[in-house]
Amino acid sequence: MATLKYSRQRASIKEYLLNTHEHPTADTVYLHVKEEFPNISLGTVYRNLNLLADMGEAQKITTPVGGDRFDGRTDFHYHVICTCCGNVSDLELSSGHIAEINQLADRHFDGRVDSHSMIFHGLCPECLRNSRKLS
Amino acid sequence: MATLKYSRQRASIKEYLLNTHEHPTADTVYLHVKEEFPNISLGTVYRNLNLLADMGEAQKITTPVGGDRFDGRTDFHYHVICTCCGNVSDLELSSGHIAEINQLADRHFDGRVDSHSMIFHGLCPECLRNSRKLS
DNA sequence: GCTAATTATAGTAATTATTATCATTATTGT
DNA sequence: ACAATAATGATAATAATTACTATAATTAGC
Repeated sequence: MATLKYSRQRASIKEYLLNTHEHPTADTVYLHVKEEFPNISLGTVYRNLNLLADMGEAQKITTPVGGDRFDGRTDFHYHVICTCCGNVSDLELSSGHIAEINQLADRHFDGRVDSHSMIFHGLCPECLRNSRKLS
Repeated sequence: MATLKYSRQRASIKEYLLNTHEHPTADTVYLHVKEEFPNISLGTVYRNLNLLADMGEAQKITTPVGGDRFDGRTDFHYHVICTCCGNVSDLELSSGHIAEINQLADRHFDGRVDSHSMIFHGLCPECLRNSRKLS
């Protein structure tokens, strides 16, 4: 159930996300959408950003410092987080060897790449076993 | 200045980190070290975990859900986060092409790998320019 | 185009993770 | 042993996010 119902606030949030490359935090989105909807609440922004991410219409980027970032681009691409100012930038990268990945990334990026961290998402052995029992 | 001074609490925290593969949160470390030091405070655990990470004697792993995880292993390796239970596991991986990385990761992991996210760390173009001005 | 059903919102309170403060305690160089 | 200084424990404060709830907006059926 729980059929999705249109809301201007959500439309505005999505439009803002699609028209920026800033990888804004929820609070930044809030401040911008507030210009069109002065009474919008931060909770509404969070709810809709997470909703868009769950529907695959946005990406949520977990960062080591400050709040989570959101990205309207849904195609797979990498991000660079600045260890100096915390800004998140896009980085295009199609292939390469893991051992060379930092150098490779560095060559494809206007700034400087020192290191990277990669997290895989999936099921741990125990949950994989449990999921097999259920089906 | 600020010369580092030995503390039994920090030694115990480090020892615990080196002897587990659980990638514990600060709170989990706290609960374990509390058995040896019943009066230890959570702030002390956070302070020392961050100190160890800053000194390169531990790794801090930012996760999308729940608190940050800590790892006593300092050699470069990947992590898998379970989308089901949130557990963080080690994953060994030496090389491979980006496009094949999920399949490759899946073949090297007992559970199941569905996707991954990689974040590069470095300096954005503006901060890189600024750092050049300073030197 | 109304009306009823239901989802979304704004405003606020609550929660979670983490850091800051500070008086007291522990460590260390002399 | 003592003085200097770093670390601790306890607590308060902060930041990011989620939960709650009465009201408002949207939509499907008539």
